[in-house]
Amino acid sequence: MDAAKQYLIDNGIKPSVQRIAIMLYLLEHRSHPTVDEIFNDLHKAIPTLSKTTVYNTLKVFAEKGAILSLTIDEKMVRFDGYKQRHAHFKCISCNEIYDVELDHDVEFPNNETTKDFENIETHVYHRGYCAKCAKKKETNNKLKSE
Amino acid sequence: MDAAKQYLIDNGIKPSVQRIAIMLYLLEHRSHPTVDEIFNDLHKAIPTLSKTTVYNTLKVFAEKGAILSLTIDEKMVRFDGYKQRHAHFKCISCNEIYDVELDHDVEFPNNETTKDFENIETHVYHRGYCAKCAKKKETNNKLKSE
DNA sequence: CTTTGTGCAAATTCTTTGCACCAAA
DNA sequence: TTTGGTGCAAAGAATTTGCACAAAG
Repeated sequence: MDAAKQYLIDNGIKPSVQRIAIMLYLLEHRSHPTVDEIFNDLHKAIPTLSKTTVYNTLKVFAEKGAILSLTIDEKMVRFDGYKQRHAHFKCISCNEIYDVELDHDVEFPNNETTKDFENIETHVYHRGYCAKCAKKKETNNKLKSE
Repeated sequence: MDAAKQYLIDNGIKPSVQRIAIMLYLLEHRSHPTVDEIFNDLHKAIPTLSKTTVYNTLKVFAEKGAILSLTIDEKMVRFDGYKQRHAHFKCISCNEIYDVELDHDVEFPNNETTKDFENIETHVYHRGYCAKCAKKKETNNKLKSE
């Protein structure tokens, strides 16, 4: 809790009960939660919490660079409090999102058209089938062909 | 037009007037158009075209691997008919999306957790300011500090 | 015929907005 | 007391769904 509060201050974000709770949630849940998931979970502990506040807060966090906002899912934005370099993998069957290694940074190209661009963030998204769903798919295919 | 038709056939997609038009549009417009942009433009030539068909069609194309569906924009999906390896850059000021070079493929990691994953597609998204907006920002900052 | 694609309208869902109230410095 | 955060309800916008009709083989 204090770690979350300090982290907010370090990132130039004024702490509040709601903000600390949301930041703590993100630090403790590496599941790339959606607004809805965060809201539903925290609503139990803080019944007065509103979804608007969750939206506002996550927007502030992302703008201040305290968290990452992921667009790997087509429907809804997901959030990641883990800032180390890594890529993301989304299973197109179960929709689970996994952190995966990213050996070295993907460099932003420097050429005639991009030389005056100011790159701020780079994301690497993989999509496919996770181990569980890949196996399930195999089994289904086998059954079908019999 | 025939190229688009053949391309659909090659990708296992039954051609129709609408599908050929949409595929041709994507092959000719490297602007990463949204459903709305595609619909609005094609609607002029094919007045009976419906937005639902555009949605259906793009979904089929992406599933068959004929096009890429991009989630670089938080609000709406964008589509790319250009299949060569490349990354994308989105200007967070003017929202323009640019193709940018990607020197070498980003390899999907092979480790204990991912070894049975089946990776299908990998996307690299950069976000920041394009040359035009970066310059505009500079100028604004200068004016402010005076 | 029978399967597959198209298109309209309605419904869904994620997100934003406007505004009033509350809390902290 | 003034600035900024919170929360409710309503609005907005992208996408999906249900269903009837049309087209193609």
